[in-house]
Amino acid sequence: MTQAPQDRTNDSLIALRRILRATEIYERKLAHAAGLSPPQLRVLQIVAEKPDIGTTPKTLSVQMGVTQATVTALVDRLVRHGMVTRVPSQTDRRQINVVITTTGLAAVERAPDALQSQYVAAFEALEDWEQAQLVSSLERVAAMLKAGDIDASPVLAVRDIRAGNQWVDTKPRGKT
Amino acid sequence: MTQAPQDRTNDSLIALRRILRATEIYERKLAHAAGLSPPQLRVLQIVAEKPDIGTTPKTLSVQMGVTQATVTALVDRLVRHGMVTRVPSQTDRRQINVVITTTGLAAVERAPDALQSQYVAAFEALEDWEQAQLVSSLERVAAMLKAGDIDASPVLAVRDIRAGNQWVDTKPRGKT
DNA sequence: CTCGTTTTGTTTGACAACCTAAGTAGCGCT
DNA sequence: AGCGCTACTTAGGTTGTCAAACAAAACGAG
Repeated sequence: MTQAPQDRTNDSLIALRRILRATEIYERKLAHAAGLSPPQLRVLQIVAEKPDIGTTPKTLSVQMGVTQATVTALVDRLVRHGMVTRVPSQTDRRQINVVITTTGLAAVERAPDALQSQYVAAFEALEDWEQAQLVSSLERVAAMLKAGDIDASPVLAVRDIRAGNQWVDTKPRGKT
Repeated sequence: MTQAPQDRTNDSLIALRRILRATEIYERKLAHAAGLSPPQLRVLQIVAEKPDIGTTPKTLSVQMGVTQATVTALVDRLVRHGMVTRVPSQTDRRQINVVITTTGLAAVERAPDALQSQYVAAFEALEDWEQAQLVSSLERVAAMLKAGDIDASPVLAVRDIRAGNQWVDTKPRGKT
């Protein structure tokens, strides 16, 4: 009703803001419940994506958007907690593979992704066409934010790992 | 189709993740460009919403989801940077109003909201019905995340302040 | 094969963010 | 006045983060 176009922009921004804050706050709660900090949990989630081969600190730093020094510190703490181990690479002896332990995997499963726990159930309860529309809208928003080159898969891996699904192979990552 | 319902859930999660990471990383870049840290910029944005009366640390801590002690430290640094000042309240002498300075206002305007700078232009270029659909979808997602009680307005204020609009009065906040 | 360059990861030093716990001061009610 | 509650600050400690300097290995050119 007589809604100016600017109001609509505001509405969308408000909704988006709510989504961001909600997940952010929820992430903190979840990590805390798992006895970890949010960044640590995020490392763990990424590392959990490849339980066998592990992930290099370089990859972690790129995916998380922090420097390698920061990753070193984070991994140090996770090692101290027994969540991951450092395994030297055989092919390139400069590289280190951060590999998750069974303890770490258990922690990740205990603290599922912030989005999933709240969101998945509600989403799957929707009608088929509603789901399709939501996906389309979200992808459009992502595109508007120029988020295309961001690798967003890792955090979803928990579910697939548990299901024994090897989608990682069929859906290669954006960067080489 | 041949798209299993679970795939659609994954798709929506991936898109959502992208949105989250994109804004998060972008926020860091923006704050850095303004010579501030992301939390400091956030404080500044909230305080900028009420340039006259200011905002109490209590309100800031609730809206940001951190303790008051943290807010004290943040405000300390902003005061040191000349971005805000502490003005004791006349009505309740326990309270402090954190009021933005002209310097602070300039900084906020120079570093617009992470979402706005990337997103607003693209959004406003959309067709009318597309905008409506996006708003509806986003609000639905927010609802699914139980983000309803989160006060998401402050960060939008920059634009409205500049426009001389007093929407704050007509659109009271969620909490009393 | 050897030398310079690049890549990868760690260390160090310095801040900022954040929390908990323990103050201090003012409000409000009985 | 006195008691409890609220608003804010202070103190002390852990974590996250970066830049800069470092060490080790890969890699290419000669």
